[in-house]
Amino acid sequence: MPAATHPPLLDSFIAHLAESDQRVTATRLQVAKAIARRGGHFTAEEICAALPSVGRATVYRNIKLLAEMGFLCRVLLEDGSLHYQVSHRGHHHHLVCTACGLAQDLLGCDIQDLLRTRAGDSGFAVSGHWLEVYGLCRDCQSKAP
Amino acid sequence: MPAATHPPLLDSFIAHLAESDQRVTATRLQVAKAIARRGGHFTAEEICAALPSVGRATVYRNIKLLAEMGFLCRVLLEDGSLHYQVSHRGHHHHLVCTACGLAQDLLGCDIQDLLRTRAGDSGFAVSGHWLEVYGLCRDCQSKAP
DNA sequence: AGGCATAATGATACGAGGTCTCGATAGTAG
DNA sequence: CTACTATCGAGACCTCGTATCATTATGCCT
Repeated sequence: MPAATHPPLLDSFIAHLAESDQRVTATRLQVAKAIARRGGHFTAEEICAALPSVGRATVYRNIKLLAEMGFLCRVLLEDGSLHYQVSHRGHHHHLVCTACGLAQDLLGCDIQDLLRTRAGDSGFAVSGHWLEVYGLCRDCQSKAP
Repeated sequence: MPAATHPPLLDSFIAHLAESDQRVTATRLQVAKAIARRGGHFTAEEICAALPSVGRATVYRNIKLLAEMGFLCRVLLEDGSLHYQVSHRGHHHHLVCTACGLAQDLLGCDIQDLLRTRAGDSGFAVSGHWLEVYGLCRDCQSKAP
């Protein structure tokens, strides 16, 4: 069900680089391809391991760049470790399966309104929030009763 | 407004230790006191600095212990750094002020129900969630318009 | 095409935050 | 009081991420 590749990622990345006076380098494309090749979420270190010819600092720099451009979003796992995954642009949250690790997007969250009401009671002005949801995906539920 | 001390923390801690075959050591009490003395949230390093006579590893060990016992809860700041604070036992979230750093509790969250409904649509069984809310507290709003 | 200014790279040092090891110390049951 | 063993403290170590800086290569200009 998850798309195997993200060919649009490469194209959008190149277009976005050109628009913002950043160079389209071979290394950048390598990093982007390594990410696109991989389904689901990943850590920066995993990309480093997958691209031993690319410097660690460079991998981190480019992941940061991709995240700032909105092509990647950050996923906080239950153990506190930070992962990334190709992003559906726009605000969303993640349903993280604690068994298989799959992180599917939870779109159309109407939490902000709820929060504004609740927090408003104590005079707090909400400007943002971070939400991760943990549980079992459909497949893992049927596997492990 | 925030309680200046948490005397019950010490007593509960001692009781809980005795109940679970853990020793009541002078060092443990020092760490608990240093935490109780401090209002608001703090990092492990801050406690280390406040207790130079106690080993760093020991401070970390005991904070972890207190957190596992439910006496402390973890607060994730917007910059990704992890803080702790004395916990209102039970499920709650935090309203973290991005100006002054104050983290007040957001009790009575009915997010779990909302999430179950939303996530249920995709066959996902929610078991837990992590939510932090960022914004400005009442005081900081009046100071900085 | 050829040259140039400079953005990007990679090796490496550094730093924060946290865990592991292991000999020494000190609670606690008896 | 004594023995058993959980806990401690010092420091090595680990992970993740950033800063430095000499070197490379991109993109523009002609």
